[in-house]
Amino acid sequence: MPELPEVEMYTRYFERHALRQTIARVRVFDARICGSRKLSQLAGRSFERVQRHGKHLFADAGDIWLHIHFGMSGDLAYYFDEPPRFARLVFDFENGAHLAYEDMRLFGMVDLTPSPDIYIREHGLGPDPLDPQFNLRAFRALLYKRRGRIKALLMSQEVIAGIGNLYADEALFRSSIDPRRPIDRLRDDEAKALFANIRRVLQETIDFKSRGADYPGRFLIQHREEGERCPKCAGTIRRTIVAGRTTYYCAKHQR
DNA sequence: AATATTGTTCAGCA
DNA sequence: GTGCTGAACAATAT
Repeated sequence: MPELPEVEMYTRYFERHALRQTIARVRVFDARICGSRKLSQLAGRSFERVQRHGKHLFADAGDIWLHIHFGMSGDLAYYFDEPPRFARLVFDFENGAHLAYEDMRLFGMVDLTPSPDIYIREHGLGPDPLDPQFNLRAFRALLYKRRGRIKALLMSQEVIAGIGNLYADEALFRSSIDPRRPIDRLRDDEAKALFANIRRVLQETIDFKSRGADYPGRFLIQHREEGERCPKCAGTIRRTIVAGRTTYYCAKHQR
């Protein structure tokens, strides 16, 4: 599930449930999701705050930070009794509560890092699109630095951190731009609209997810199937492959 | 049974 | 150097 809006949900969930509780023990059920640093050094500490950058979650544990990347199927579960089916790692708190990192497909990664800034720099992550510092000017500057297809740029984490297959399609759908369009063929007004729509799509998704609501019918995500009716212009939804990923778009209004 | 899946990385190639 | 493709990772659902 995890692109930027989903990781934002996990971050809020972590913040609501797992802060300021002393960690008694860290139990690793499957070491394949562990990074190189020993998570056992978290014992006796507590998480004091969490933050997100793109699809990455960071939790402050004193002079070291927990870092989680959720892969394709990562999730968090705070519980008191039974761990979830695909729990790969569990933090036991001294108050009897537990926080599980669950991940069916094992593509995620849990590790420690000295600080979010250092992690972001070392891994060359681009700006977070919801960061107020990320403005139209900054977006335009990124467009000039790259060639290729617009969808590939949106999904590239070194360019912008947090957009994946679904929300790239969604932002391009709303902007009436074909995902295969070469970056240098975007008009100025289209770049401006795309910038605004990236933020709108992500922020709107966070808003309705935080209310427990489902995607509105006007979202492409509700119509990701070959031959579906476009909810915007009554065109036909087509399926293709762009940047190696299954891509849906409206053959009529996305040009 | 075959196919698909919200991510990332890397080899090979143009 | 850049960008694209396909494969690999792994486990499930349809």
